[in-house]
Amino acid sequence: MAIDFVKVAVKWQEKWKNARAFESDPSSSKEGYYIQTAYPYPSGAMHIGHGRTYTVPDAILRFRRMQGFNTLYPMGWHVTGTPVIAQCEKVALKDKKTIDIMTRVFKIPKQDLKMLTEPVSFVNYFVDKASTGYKAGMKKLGIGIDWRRELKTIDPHYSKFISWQYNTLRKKGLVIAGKFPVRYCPHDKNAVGDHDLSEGEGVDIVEYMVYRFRCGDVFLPAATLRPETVFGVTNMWLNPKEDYVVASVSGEDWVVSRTAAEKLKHQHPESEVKVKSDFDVSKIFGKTCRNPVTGDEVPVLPASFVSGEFATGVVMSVPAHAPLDFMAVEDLKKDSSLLEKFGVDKSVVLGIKPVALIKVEGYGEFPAVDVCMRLKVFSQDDPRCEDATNEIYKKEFHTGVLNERTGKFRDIPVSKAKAVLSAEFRKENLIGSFFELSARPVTCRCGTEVVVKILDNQWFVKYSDEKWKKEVRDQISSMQFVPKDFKSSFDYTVGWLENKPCARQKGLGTPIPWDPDWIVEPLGDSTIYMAYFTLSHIVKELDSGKLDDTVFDFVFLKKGDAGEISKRTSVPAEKLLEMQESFDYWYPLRFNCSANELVQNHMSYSIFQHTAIFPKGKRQNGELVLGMGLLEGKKMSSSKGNVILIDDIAGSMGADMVRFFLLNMVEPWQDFDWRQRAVEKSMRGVQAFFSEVHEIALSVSDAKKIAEVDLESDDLWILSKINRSLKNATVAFEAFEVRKAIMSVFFDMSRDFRIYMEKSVSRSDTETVLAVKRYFADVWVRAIAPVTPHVCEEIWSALGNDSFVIDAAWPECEQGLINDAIEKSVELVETVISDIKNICEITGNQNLKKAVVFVSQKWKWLVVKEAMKLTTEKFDSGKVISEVMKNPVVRANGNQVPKFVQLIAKSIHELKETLVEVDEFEVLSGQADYISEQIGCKLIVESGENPSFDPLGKAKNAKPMKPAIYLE
RNA sequence: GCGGGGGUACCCGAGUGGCCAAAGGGGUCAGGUUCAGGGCCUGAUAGUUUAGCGCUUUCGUCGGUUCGAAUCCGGCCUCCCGCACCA
Repeated sequence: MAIDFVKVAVKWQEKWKNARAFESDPSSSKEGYYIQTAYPYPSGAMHIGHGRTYTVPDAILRFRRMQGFNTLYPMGWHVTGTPVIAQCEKVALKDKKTIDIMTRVFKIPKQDLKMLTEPVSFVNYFVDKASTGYKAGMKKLGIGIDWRRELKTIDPHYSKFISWQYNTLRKKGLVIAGKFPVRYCPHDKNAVGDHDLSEGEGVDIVEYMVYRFRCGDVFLPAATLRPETVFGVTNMWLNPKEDYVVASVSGEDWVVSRTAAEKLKHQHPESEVKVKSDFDVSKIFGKTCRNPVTGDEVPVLPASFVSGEFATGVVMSVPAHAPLDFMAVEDLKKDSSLLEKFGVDKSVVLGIKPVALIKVEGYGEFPAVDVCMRLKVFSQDDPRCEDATNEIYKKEFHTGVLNERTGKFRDIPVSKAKAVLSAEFRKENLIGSFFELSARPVTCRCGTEVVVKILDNQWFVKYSDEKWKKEVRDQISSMQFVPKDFKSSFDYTVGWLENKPCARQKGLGTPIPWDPDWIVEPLGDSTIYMAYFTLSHIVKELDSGKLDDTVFDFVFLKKGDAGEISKRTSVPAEKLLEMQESFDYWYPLRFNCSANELVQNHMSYSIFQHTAIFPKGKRQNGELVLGMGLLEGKKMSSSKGNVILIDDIAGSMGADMVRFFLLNMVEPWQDFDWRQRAVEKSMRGVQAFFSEVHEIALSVSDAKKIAEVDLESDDLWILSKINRSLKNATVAFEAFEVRKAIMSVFFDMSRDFRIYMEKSVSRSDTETVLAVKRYFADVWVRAIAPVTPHVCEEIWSALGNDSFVIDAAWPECEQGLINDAIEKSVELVETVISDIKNICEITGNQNLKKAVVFVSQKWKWLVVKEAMKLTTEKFDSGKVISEVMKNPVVRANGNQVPKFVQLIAKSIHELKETLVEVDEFEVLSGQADYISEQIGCKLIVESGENPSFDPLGKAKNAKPMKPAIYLE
């Protein structure tokens, strides 16, 4: 009778629940094994992509549990953050697309939509109420979670924990205040990420350096990406066609473009930026301004290439190294009408000579001049000017060195100049910053153009701290990464990670304890929660108002005295101790699992913060990086409806089949592609085998043990095969190679078992075969139980067991039952059969009358064995021949030896690894009946030495493990 | 640009030094299952050749290491992913 996989799943989930099978507590007799998977952000329904994320650790934990570990798998809900808020707003506004996704894709009944207009209610709905939600989904997949420990990140207890976390970091100097440039929407009054944009995703913020050139009582703030060029300034450029204003910035009057003034308003939080007046640009041409670094007085001149849209609209001219500047000067020299218009004497321009500050291999003193000549650039409006600029900038950046003009900076490579100069000049307040978007337009979803804003008093986690980074690197080097290539990704992330803002002003979450206007942002409150899970079920019974930092200091860091803390907080001392012990028992975390896209943030922050807060040995030992999911070759996407919900698929296929295919498609860290048709096609076969084993289980529950019966060679063979597969599976599971483990247990073992069943059909009711079947069912059901636990419980109980299979011992490989000779013998028999069948087919011989096989001559075996012994690296045929000839048996066939040695030369290395000596004559004779049956005629086995019947002289072709064949 | 991972037959994909002309699936073709269709089953799916063999060509590309390379090394072409305030 076929098994109903859906019913079986429900049945056993209920039984586990009643038995509290997954409630894990510290134990003195068992070692703890704790894995955590990134808790989900429940903003919608759970689909198979999420399903895989939680099924992989579940299977690993079930395996470890059977190995005798005390396993822990807790789960929580990461609900802090803004996406839910955005969703609620959209539902409230009855946004068509959102409503469509909610009702059609997530299958939310229309009358429930009103619960989705408020963030907390929204979250609760998808966690607890929706049948398509996460909790329901995890339960339907049979994920073994200790639900007592469930939490939401807005729980008051959890908030106390986060407060403790940030207070602790701050005490260590790892949370600091500072300024930070962000992309910002002036309309929404909020920082915007890529997902908030309607165009301009991926556009960076670039920092221009600003030098303030004094000109009378105003300043000309020249913006540049190359601060070193301040040493080569010959004049200043403004564009007479642009609109300039006088703006008050930090107590100074700056002449900037009108656009720039607007941008500056967002960039100087310390003082208000105000436009004081329009500025008549024509009056300034011909006047001079003072270079703040060199002290030179340089003239202000008009140029058409200057744009008010970029940076300040004020540009310093460096004709030696900037083609545009050089051409603009040349343009003025050629045509002085513009100068005349502004009453500037031509001699001012004629007096401008380029000033060099960089030496570059392959160019003359003035690289910009060289390249303009070579590329035949004729004016600042010439498009080739851009090519010239690109060439010079690249060349100078990579190979240029500052010259003596730069004084103490000489010999510094240009590539390092920016960092060195800006650090130096900043100290002397000679230089400032102007932030600009690297490309445009960048538009918010609301339609407003995005600007750069400096956030003041922003709180940062100081990931740039070198001492901290060093500790993290040490920590990483002690950790295990699956797959192991990801270690380099983590190392790399540690390298580039800089200070990370950890607070924001909008959204759900925990307030920064010392600055409650700010809320800990969502990447900041999900880094060490794994530690909290070890005691969340205990702490949630306490009054959250009583929890303070000393409680957590005691619990996690063993600081303070339980009695004293208890007295002050009225948290019972035994609870404090229980929590401390619990953390102590479960930590370090064995593995933290998450998707590969989170390596460079969540997972890295988690390592950083564990390292900062917890002592060595109480952090995490490993990271498992999971791959992403595709559906029918395309990215899964709720908004496109390209998802399969766990609710649906578990209901139609049953939990075990979903689990089986999620785990079997690819290894955990690889991206998987769910193809429904392929799954359905192969599912039948998979289900059939489970049903078959179930039948067997029912029929063999009182069979004898294999030790109590006489075993024939076929029996020994299958026992050997079973144990070999088991060995492979154990190794694979330990390495997180779940797919490999399934291949070994399910495919290899079941294929071998089917062969065995076929071969033993004539004696299928003997007590020996029944004992073997029982042995197989007993081992197999336990070995596949981590993958398909529900159906395995069914089979396990059919075998007459009263306890759960999830609590059964992992079937260890019985090394003594692995038998190379037996396996080789069977291989030999199968080779002979398939060879004979092959020949018949090719020759069209439908009616085989006689089959004779000639096993290899003894001397050939001797030669092969000797050759294997002599060959360590290189095959030396001469040496082999002379050596084997010493043996009289071989010498008797001396004339054939050289040819044979040549023949085996090719395959000696492969033979070496696989050859096990078997008595071919005996094996084939013993199996002659079986072979005869398979090929449909009588089989005669002859020795290769002196065959009694060999009309075509085939016997001499026999090789070890490859008998010669004669057919009639 | 920086960093990570890839490119395997008609397609998807396994495969990390020799049992590899290369698993598995899909597709296609042929045959069967005696109404059609579906489903299911069997076989074929680089070429040539053959009494199981063998040979030739093939794993992005060009070279290298090796007795031996899809697998190791180097260059090149090319695709995907991440690069921060976003969960």
